[in-house]
Amino acid sequence: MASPRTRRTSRIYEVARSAGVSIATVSRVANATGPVRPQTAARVQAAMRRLDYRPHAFARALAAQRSRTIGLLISDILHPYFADIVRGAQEQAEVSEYAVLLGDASVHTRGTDLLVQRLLERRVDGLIVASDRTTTDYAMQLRTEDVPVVCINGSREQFPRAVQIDNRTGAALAIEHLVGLGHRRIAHIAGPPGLPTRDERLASYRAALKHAGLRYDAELVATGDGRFDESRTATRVLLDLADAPTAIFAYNDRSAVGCYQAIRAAGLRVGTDISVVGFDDIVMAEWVDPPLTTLHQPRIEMGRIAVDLLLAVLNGTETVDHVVVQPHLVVRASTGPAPASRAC
Amino acid sequence: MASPRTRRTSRIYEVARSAGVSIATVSRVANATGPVRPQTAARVQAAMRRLDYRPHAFARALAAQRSRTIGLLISDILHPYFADIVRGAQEQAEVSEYAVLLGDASVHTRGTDLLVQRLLERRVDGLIVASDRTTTDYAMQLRTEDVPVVCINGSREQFPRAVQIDNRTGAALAIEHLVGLGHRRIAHIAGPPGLPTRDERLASYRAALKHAGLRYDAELVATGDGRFDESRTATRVLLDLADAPTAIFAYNDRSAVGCYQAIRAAGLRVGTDISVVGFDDIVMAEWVDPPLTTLHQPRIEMGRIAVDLLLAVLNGTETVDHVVVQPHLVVRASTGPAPASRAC
DNA sequence: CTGTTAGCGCGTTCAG
DNA sequence: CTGAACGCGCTAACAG
Repeated sequence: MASPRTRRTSRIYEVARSAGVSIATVSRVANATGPVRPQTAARVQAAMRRLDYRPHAFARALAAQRSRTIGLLISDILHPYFADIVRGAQEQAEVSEYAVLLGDASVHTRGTDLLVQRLLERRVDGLIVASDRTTTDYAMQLRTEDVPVVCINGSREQFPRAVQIDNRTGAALAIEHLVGLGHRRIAHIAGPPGLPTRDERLASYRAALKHAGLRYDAELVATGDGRFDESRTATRVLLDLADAPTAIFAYNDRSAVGCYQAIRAAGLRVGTDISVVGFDDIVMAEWVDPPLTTLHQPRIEMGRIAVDLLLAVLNGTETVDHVVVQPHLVVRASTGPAPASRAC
Repeated sequence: MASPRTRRTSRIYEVARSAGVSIATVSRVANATGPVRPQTAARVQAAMRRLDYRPHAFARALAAQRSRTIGLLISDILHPYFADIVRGAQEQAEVSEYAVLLGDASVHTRGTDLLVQRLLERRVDGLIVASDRTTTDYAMQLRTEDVPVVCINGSREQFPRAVQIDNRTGAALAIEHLVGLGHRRIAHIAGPPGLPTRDERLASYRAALKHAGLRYDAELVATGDGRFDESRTATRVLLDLADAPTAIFAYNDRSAVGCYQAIRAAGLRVGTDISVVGFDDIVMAEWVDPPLTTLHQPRIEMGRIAVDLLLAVLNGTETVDHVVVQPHLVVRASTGPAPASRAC
């Protein structure tokens, strides 16, 4: 059935024959393992070049018991948040000549276990879990496997090795910024329940309020789903409050933009009547109207760090298991001075 | 050096032993190849389940001489255009239990040849080339390899197997739309030289003008680079023309947004003073201000089709080698009636 | 420093 | 219908 294409690439023993050495020697120069006399090495390298030799990754993996491949679990490549992480991971993996195998939860509708299976079948040497949704599911399943795992923005109880954004600092920066603009009634659109990140950002919001000397008001917290629609609905509720907020700190950029819609629908102007701060700084933040003030999360960098951590484990040179990355505030036009208190 | 993690997954001969059969039989039921007595098959399957057996993809690939992996060359995962293609390809590959190995040209700064090497080392069974930039480079190199290739929006002279958007129809829809709104001076921001897509869209623009009974004016064509900056500069030139255009048909959405900036800088309003039509319909189109009228390109679908084509080749069931996909016009707020001719 | 050899885990003839 | 045996291409001892 399958067309047995004629193999054009040369194999190790052809190189060996051509260079007049044994395959072991070829292997040694190809992998820089073991001692080889310079002259011999030169002959071998010439032969490799001449025959356009490319070691067969699978055969190599089979013999060496490691694939030089890492699996990267994300929930949606279409979301720029994850695309950035993928980019960073690939860049760093490339440096060490590792390949990255993507596992996109949105593709595998049959469940996350299937997804992980696929990756493990492919014998990935390690795994990076950057999924926001189903972290818990993965954790349960991966605990029984023997692959090292690094998670990005997950909870450390589930995966000891992690790279995380400092949500506490992020929230503090947002609240300080708003308070500095004179805002006192600052609401929070929380993320979808069940996500570690939601809990952290909510808690950090409360802590930052307290630090700023503001009272926490449960009424000012509404729950969205980290996307547009629910966030819009949640915002509407906030706007209908007797003592409505003058500013909103949103779980992420998407929910922030959801706020925009509700604010407009209420006949108010974003950045003037109501200030909005997002979290993540995805590209959209720059293009929406008005451009969104938000906390920049260095996702590409985080992807790179995750790979570094993982490779360190694989190489037995692990020194740290946990890196916290700092966000910084990008001020755009969605925040402005608090309006003189509106009559209610 | 490398920590020799203890392997927990069971192997084929363990399953065989557990089921009281030979590994050949296990292989036969695992791959549904060759005849096996139902009872025996049942015993084997039970054993596979019991031992949580997952065939080793590499060993399998080595023995079977095919990896059940396809390579996907893109130029930038951060660009939503490519992210969509990746999504579509992964979805369709998943159906046939193929894995997709991503090759991102933006990651491999050391040149596209290195990129292709990586994929070929991994012994991909076939390749999909969706890169806009370096398609030609790839073509040169891949011609010498024995891997079947399907390209997305490349030129058919380079790769006989292809899935392509119908640029001709796209341009026609755009021009008809603008003409219907009363526009007569319609400019074109062309893509970066050297890309097949640029040439096609430019030619299609001319053809559509002709069809609409409008004269082609070389002055109305400016070249951008498919991104913001150059497009902005190019637009400025158009606006400075004695007989400036009232509408612009841009190479893609990014250059369309570049137009926005130049138009604003000139004190004009997009959609009122000057209409703009893009191409692609990436997410940004929906969020910019004003929302962009553009030609929707079903990229996810195109990714799927490319995989279909490729798998057909691999299975020896190829029936067509070339699929043309239709774009459709999404009218938003960046286009409007032509203004009464401005005094110059 | 170099060659020989034994697997890595599985697909696939070929006998039975 | 089933099993024994070989080989896919390479790495890693172990001898020399």
